[in-house]
Amino acid sequence: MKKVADIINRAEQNCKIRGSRLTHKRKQVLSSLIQAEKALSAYELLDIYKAEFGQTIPAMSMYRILDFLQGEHLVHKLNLANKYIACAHISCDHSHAVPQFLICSKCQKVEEISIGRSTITKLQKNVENAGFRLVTPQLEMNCICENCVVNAA
Amino acid sequence: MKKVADIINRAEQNCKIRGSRLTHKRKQVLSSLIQAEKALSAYELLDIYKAEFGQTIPAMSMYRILDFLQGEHLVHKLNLANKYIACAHISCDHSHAVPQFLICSKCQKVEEISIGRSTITKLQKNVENAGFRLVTPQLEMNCICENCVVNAA
DNA sequence: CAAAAATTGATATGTTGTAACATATCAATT
DNA sequence: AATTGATATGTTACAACATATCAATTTTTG
Repeated sequence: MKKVADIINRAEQNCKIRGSRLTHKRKQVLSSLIQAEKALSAYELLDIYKAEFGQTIPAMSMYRILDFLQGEHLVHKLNLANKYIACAHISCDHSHAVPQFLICSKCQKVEEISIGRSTITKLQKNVENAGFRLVTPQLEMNCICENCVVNAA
Repeated sequence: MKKVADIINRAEQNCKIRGSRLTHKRKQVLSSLIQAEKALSAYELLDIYKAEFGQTIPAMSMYRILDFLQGEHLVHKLNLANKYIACAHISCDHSHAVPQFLICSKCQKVEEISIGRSTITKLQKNVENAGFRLVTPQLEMNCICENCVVNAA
């Protein structure tokens, strides 16, 4: 587990190379998301921002910051949950397979997994047979995590 | 293609057996969804209800009706699109595989497909290895339909 | 019929997200 | 230092989706 500051620094370098800027506010939001270690809504992030950095920023800004971070592949948006989560591979060098997300319906815990190439290929074939094309094979699946299964019983 | 009235009648019988009631308003909404042959948001359904039946009902009622219809497996909710669609197998007798939905990001067209058992099983294995359990293996996938691919070019 | 349960209505509010436009900040020259 | 141009952020207003709460009505059942 790397230190957050290290991850941020590295992300900043990568942004610079791509000609974009990881500004102060963008760093702060990214840092919050990394430390949270779970998915958060834009409005939760606004609350956290205020609590952590003592400043209120407009909702619009948060959405723009999140859009930027997505564009830089530092953050994923979970469309099923309307939440945002730091990329699990944010501090790796190598490129990655398209991520798949498991979202616990009870506690909102999110796990980012990879699914075998062959399974994805099969899925894509099914989709193409129906006359569609996948935009991105990022799947989001409604799940129950082990913890909640146990506690529910 | 069966007549809508027949489908509704049959659905009403099935509800009765299960001890629930397919009331007048519920029938009307279900009928609208069947005839639309596409996914509609709760608020679109409110507009349609007013236009078709000349009565304004509160948003709350529409959501309750949609919850009910989902519970009876007559309607699916598409969480990615915040829309509702009549079950494609609403007038069949036999039980069905869990449906998978392809949603065109451009034109919102929705297709309900089935995916091979083995692919789903693989997916489930992946999920279980990560310590999660699928609530329902209903996948919703962001796609582009053939039509929109052609028109975009 | 009367009590209990289910359904529906009415009002208010919460949550997520975008549009349109104004202002601030930064970095590279002049 | 001043100008300029690009990028980032702020402000206001609003649209779309959804739920909380409580009252009124209808349906079912003892």
